[in-house]
Amino acid sequence: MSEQGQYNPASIEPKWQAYWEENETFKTEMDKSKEKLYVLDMFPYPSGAGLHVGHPEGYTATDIFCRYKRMQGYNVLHPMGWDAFGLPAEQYAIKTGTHPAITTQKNCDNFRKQIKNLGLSYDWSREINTTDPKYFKWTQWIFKQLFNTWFDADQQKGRPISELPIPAEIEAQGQDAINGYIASRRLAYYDNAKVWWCNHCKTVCANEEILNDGSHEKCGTKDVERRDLKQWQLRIPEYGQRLLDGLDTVNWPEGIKEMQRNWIGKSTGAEVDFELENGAGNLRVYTTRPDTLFGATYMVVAPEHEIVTAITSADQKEAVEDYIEKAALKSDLERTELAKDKTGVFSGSYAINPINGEKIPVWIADYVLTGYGTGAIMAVPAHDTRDFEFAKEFDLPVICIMEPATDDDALKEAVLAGNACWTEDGAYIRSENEAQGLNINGLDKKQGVETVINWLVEKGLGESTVNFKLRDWLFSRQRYWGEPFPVIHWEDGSMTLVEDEDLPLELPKLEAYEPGDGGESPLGNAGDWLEVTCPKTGMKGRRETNTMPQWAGSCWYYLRYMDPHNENAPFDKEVADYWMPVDLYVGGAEHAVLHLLYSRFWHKVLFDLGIVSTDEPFQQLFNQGMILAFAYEDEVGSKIPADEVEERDGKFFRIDTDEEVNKIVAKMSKTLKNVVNPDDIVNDFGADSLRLYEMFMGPLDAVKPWNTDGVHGVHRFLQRSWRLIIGDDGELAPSISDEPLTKEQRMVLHQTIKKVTTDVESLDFNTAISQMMVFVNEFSKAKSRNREAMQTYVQLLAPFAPHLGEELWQRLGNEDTLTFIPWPKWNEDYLKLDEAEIMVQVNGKPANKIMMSAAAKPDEMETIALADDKVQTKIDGKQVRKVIAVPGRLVNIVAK
RNA sequence: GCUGGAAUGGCGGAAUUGGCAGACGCAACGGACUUAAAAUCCGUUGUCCUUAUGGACGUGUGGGUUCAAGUCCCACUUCCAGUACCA
Repeated sequence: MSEQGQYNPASIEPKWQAYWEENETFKTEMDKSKEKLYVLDMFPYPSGAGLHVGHPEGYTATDIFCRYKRMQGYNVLHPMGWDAFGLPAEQYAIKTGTHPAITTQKNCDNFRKQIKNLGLSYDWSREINTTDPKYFKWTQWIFKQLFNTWFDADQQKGRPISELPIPAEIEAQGQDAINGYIASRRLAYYDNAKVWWCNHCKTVCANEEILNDGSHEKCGTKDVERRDLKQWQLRIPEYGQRLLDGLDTVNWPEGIKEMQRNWIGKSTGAEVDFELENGAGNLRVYTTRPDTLFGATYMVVAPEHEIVTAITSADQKEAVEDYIEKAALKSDLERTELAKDKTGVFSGSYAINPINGEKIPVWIADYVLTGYGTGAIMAVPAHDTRDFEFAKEFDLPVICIMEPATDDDALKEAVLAGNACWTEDGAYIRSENEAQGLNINGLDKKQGVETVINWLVEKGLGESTVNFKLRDWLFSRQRYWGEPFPVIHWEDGSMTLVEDEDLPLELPKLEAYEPGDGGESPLGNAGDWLEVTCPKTGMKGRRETNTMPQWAGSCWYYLRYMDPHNENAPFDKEVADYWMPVDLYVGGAEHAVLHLLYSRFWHKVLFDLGIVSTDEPFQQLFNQGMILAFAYEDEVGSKIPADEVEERDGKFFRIDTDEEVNKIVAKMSKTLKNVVNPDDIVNDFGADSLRLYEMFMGPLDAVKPWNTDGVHGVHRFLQRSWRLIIGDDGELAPSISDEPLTKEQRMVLHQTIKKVTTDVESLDFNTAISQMMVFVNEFSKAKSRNREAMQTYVQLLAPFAPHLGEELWQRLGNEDTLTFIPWPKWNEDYLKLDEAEIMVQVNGKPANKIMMSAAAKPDEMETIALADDKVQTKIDGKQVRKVIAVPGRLVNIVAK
């Protein structure tokens, strides 16, 4: 076979990549005459390690979808950019003195080059970079909008701070009080916060960045502690209800929605006041079960609760102080690991249960958290597991006030006797106080809650409330490589924002990037930049030294893509109205909660302020599954690096010891030596083969192991596609002709059009590829191949293997790119068979397959089936009871 | 513990939503071409019994509904992901 007749991706791939670039094939402009489609990939953090095979998975999926939609006439927005602020570049700067901007630039260039090698149809003129001052100017601008917005709970809407009504009693206290009040309502605020401090990274971390085992997500060390520091925070819980409601309007995987709902964690209940016996006032608790007030036998406040001093009696003082000290020293690791053993201490005082006037002890225990509800609870051990455990530990009384709705008599008896805990429904007992006009005995849970809340409100003892688990979002970091806050702290204690015309506030050049020990960022050393003097008043001030977290830039990048070069606004409103919302957003599930919740929050604020016109940013979300790799472990379960293992007869052995090891599936990692580099695959097989394999591995959302052998298979398929059309001499194959298709071929062609179309639409790329393989198998054996059918096939293949698609399209005699050639349509009539092979079963077991007219009616089918010899043998001597005939499918004869 | 998802040949996976389980691909085996190898092409390949014809079994386990179940219902097992005293 001659050289020119070969499928040679190494020559055609660069050719077409250059063509697309020169002709700006994928450049997109707003065009109101066309229907828009915005398809977005989660933009990557350009790490020094370069691309791994996980990246192209999602990118290829969206690319196929975009190319398909362009052929259907959509105006497709498909951009790419870099989430380029982040710790690694800064740590590299500390080590080598190289400015993070230089490292970042290098990494972005590398990523861009690698991505371009994959033939992805991005509009590169829209490329953005979160570290570009032209970009973060607007990140800073949005921060200012957050600062200048308050949330109107009645309207459930963010509004300009200038519209905030000041209560009369605040107004009466003067300007300081007014300022304080305003500050307390801004969505962005600067205040003391108990924060996680990582001694290794020398920065604060968000609560979410501390993992269950007490380690810091970013660096993996457990050198983390609580500190009290002035920090920027965002009042995301104000938007809790909106963030919850919005989930019902978007097309997202149910699992992701559920994760967000759990994270937001809405609960409804009541706040109830308990009067303290020692006259120290009221203790307010939050409970979701106000109906169990009759069963409250003690109370608990968190160790950090401000009332602790007031309720501690003289003889308990020492014990209480001792306990609080110990609780404060406990790491979160200990708090969670020791969760099963409840600890606490009696405060020495009592409170009065408002429902029956009974005196109950107040305890201090760390199973009650400061940040949730009111930081204090009424304990109902009979109907709350945690309270029950605590009561057993400290021998507190358990009073059952609900007869469990259960058939388990032993359990019921135990609950009634106070020896077990019941949290489900039932009927109340011992729940009446005639003097106060309250009796819920016999009611069920739902009725009880309602009745008691009404009673509490009527008596002025409490109110119904809603609580969210979602906490304020800690929004500052003690880092250099992040967006600076456009904020100046003045010597008189006031604080102002940098004027819009002075944005962006850029990062100063530094000699050293080491953070200060005292919790200050490297910016604390930037003398000239740091110190400012007000030109009007001469007052001295200091710039904010914290920078924004990495989330900031990724919270709104999808908006900037729409109008990336706008210097007067983050984006033009008209342009945004055209492109918004994002129609399809594809990325890893690791961002299911944080990134997606944070950007939704920002988007809603921008929506409320009239800056964008949709309430939700991402209409459809799709999570690609992680790509894993084979790895090896021995009997004990310890992992063996892949390069120390060899295969013999389908079994695996350690090369040094000859010990047999097991093949397992694991994440790709340097230690396991099982990382697959996409560049190697492109070199060996071409980008089209890499793309095809990534899609052919399995469903897009499934976790699946990489197997380079599989790339061979799809590469062979592309070669077969090539040879379908190109002869050994490099010219069109002689078998290409204008001879009409056989019925069989026509059916396969239209089946393929249909399958590929519907599968791409639903992102089922693996099965679309299977069908194209069926097509190639069918036409490979044909002596004559209809030219038009081949053209159609090339169009179907092109979104998957675009370089090969363009090349074959050209060789079939077309001049322009096939990017905008209308997508083929199938004809349903051609899919119908005249005759179908019908399975005939007797009592559900296969008896024979009979050819009959596909249009045969059930009774005709029955007649044919019963007349068949083989069938007759099976039912011989039996009586036919029933015959089920499904047209085009089967006949089942029930005989006894 | 709770929430969400999954389990099908040696492997990755498919199955018009209840209608021939294993499409398509990998690997393996046999053959053709070749001095040879690679590449390519043709064929076989769920397991078991049988020379063949043919038969039995088979979608994590156990039950159920149905003429018919990978698919629906009940109970369980294992794995993956998220979450963790949220009152």
